[in-house]
Amino acid sequence: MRPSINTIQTKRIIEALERAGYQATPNRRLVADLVASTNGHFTAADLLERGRREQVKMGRATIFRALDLLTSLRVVERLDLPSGAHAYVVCEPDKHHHHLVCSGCGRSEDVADGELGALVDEIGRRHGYEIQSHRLELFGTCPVCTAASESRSATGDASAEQGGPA
Amino acid sequence: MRPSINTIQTKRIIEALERAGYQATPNRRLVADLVASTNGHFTAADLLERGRREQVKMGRATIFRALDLLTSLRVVERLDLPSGAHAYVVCEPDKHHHHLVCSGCGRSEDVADGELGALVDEIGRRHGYEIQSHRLELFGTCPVCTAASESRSATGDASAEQGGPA
DNA sequence: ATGGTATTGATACTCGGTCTCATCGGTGAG
DNA sequence: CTCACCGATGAGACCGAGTATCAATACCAT
Repeated sequence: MRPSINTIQTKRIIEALERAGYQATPNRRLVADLVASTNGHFTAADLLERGRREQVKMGRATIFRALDLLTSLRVVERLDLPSGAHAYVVCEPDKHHHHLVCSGCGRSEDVADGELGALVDEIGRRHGYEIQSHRLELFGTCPVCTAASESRSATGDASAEQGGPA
Repeated sequence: MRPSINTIQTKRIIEALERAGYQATPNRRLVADLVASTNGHFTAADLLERGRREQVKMGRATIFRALDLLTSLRVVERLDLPSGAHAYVVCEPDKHHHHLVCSGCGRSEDVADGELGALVDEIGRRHGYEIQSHRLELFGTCPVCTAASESRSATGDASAEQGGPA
């Protein structure tokens, strides 16, 4: 009934939860688990469905609440796909960063801010704005998907890619 | 019944429409007008309401269709506010650019890509991704709002700002 | 005038997300 | 141990943005 894969990632999330003074309830543990075992972006609906598949049924609201919580702890972040759809991704809570998202499999990687900060400052200065926040989103094809699509186009195979959001 | 402020901006939009082979129908002209006379970001619902205020009532779907059209012509772009809400902004259709949005009044300015392109390439290279697209969104306070908020905090006045989305 | 295509409006629907509210459960005080 | 309390939960209503469907209409060319 309760999966608890308990990867390091899951633990990290649960600890973050407790550190912030929230109860690590079974539901939240499950969400942490699901979220941690996802290597790409996901939606609330994904989690809900995966939860049900694990024989646990949570209210929709609970998922959203958990996700809000994790978002506020910066353990997950919301991003806006090129299609305009929203999705969530797990990420490192500490340093300011951006996301590089594979449009093939949905995998997402944190990208350090790097020189972007300076660039942003420069833009703000040039326009006379006081910049409060910025967001950079990068979309492309990850190495695995690139390789897959190359070998596929060579062999005619049409499956594979990466594990994908799972 | 039909406002037709017909600024240069409005004309530009209508021409873009015709150039692309679409009819410049009254509805579309109105949308162009509304969009052009907005100096910040707006939503479909905003346009609808403003249209009605001008005594013209269009179907909701028509607005969305017009907006889709303008988006495909790159005359407007959709952006994602920090709140997660979607909004549209007018912009220059030609060069690749990003948006700098005032969180006070909603005004938005196009920002040239500048050195960002190189930075993006570098990130792609570093992660082994083939970058297909990127999006940078900057949020801050525009000079007018900054000034307004400064004088306000000095005088205790609480109105003003910029024209705001209108 | 006539047919065909583009446009439109109404309406139903989907989807992500929020709100409300009654219930449930763990924890701490007594 | 019991009780009260408060946080967490689920169900379901609700909401706003956007899409889909479909019939009615406007426009254009012939």
